[in-house]
Amino acid sequence: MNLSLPSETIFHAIESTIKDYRKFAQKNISEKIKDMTIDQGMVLLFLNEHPELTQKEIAELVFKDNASMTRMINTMVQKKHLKRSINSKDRRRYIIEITDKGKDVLKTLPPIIHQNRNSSLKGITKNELNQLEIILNKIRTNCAKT
Amino acid sequence: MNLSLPSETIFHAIESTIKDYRKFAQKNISEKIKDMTIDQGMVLLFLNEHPELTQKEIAELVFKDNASMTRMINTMVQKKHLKRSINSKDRRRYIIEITDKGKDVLKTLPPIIHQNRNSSLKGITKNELNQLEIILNKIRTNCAKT
DNA sequence: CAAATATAATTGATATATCAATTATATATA
DNA sequence: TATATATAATTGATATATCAATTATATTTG
Repeated sequence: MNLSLPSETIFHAIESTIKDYRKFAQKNISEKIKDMTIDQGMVLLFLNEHPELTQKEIAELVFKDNASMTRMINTMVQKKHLKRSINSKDRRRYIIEITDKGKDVLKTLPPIIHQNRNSSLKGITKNELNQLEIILNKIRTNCAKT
Repeated sequence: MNLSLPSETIFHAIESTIKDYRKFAQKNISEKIKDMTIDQGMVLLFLNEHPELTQKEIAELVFKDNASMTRMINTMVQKKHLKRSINSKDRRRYIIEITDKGKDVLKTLPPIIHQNRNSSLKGITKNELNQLEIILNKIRTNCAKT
């Protein structure tokens, strides 16, 4: 069996890329906002655009499971970025609101993220990005098949 | 600030792809080999080709830190896939050997991994893969710049 | 409508990851 | 050569993730 080493595969390149981007982005966030992780920032961005999202839905968007999301939101409530209240329409869910402190973060965060995205994609054409997305989608589709 | 949601970005697509691949690969491994994670499997593959690797070097190859690698190798030693012994050439390092039980795994594992890679890359041309790698490298380079 | 099934969130147990400090050894340099 | 610096690995404290079981509520269906 002549198998290339994991480090020589495209999967290694993919994983390495996202980890490098996360490190880069986290560093730039931490310089400006204390005690704020990328994942927490993403939760704020999602809730800001879609306040009706359930914890389960947010979890999926940021690649966590339900249990992790419960705990993540607990800490964000403790840190006073979010407020949880009962949803009388469906008492299994919560209404999750962004507090004033959370809104302050939402003033500072977007320009940093914008900058992170721009500088990490510098020199890459629109066409290349399209290509990249198409190929990644093929891989995802293949992995979804049994 | 008009920022697209994280889920609409290429970074989301990249992260989603590698997570889907990992899930897919882990599932196929677990069906054939009990109690074996992808990461442990990769450590075996690397050590098999490069027995002289230090824990630190292996850590980097599988995207962990030193502390995690220490603990990971501890469990692999406990499970009798690896054997650690003193390296008299440099007493800070260890010599890490693959046991017979580890070698058994190395008979079963490669065809599974080969199959995982093949099926997840089905329908993707050599040229597309090259493109993919080039673009990912551009992103990595950008993230490495301050 | 009652029972069965599904869904959202939580919890506890466990595993894994991360950070800073520490230990042991090796290498560089004054 | 003695001291400073660098490196490999470990440890303890803490944070985060994952799995299975549980709780509470909604929805479906016989």
